[in-house]
Amino acid sequence: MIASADCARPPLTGQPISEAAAAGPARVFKALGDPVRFRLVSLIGARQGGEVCVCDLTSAFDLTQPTISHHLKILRESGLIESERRGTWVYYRLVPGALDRAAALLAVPRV
Amino acid sequence: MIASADCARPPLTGQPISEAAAAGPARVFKALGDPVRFRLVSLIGARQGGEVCVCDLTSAFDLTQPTISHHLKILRESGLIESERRGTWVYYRLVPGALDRAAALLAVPRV
DNA sequence: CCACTGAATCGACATCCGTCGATGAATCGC
DNA sequence: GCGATTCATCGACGGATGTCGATTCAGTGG
Repeated sequence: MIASADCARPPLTGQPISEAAAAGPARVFKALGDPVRFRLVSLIGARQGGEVCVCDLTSAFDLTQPTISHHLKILRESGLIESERRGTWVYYRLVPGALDRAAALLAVPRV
Repeated sequence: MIASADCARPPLTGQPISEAAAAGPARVFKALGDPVRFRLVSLIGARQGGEVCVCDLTSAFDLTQPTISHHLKILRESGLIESERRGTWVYYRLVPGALDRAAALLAVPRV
């Protein structure tokens, strides 16, 4: 009530977004906000067949296997990718529609 | 060269993304990856007229003015928003097309 | 010229985060 | 059952990050 009263602007249109509603999107974009993780998503998405085994992902970076595993976990917990174990190997793929839903969050309102 | 040879998968299609090319997108998504900053973008984008003065943004959060200013700076440096001073107040608006370009980065290749 | 208001910058601090080496769990082949 | 391989988890460490109070800068109006 201090400053905003003097600014005298029209009220915000629509419902801008609640504090709670921002947590989910922020989590997804935070997951994408690391160069390694963004490249991981790119590598997985670019693979024809849609599946990549961890060993291929690890070899694509100059990082240790635990570090890659850590980033994959964050991406998994954000809902962007999912994994499946087949025999010795674990395969990662994009969750269908997850990236599209994230992109839809960036649609500018009122345009 | 250790593990990837044994995995024997088809090569990645397209150009997945280089290490350098991931830095830019990661910077943008990192900026969006904070609940406060995501709400700031939402608040600015939802405002009809497209401009919001800092005082309104500050009053929308339970945070101090320097903290909001800090987040605005990060969003500005990521290229998502821009500011203009008019008299006593500073107005922020979305950079036209910036959110759309960010959303386009999430398009799944090969689909 | 000076007080006042709005906003950015600075310095400090606690916490989070990315990375590593070491270890553990799951699976396969022999 | 045993060793080898793939991947996840754990513990630790250094650097980045979000937040604050205090200060400084910019612009307005007496």
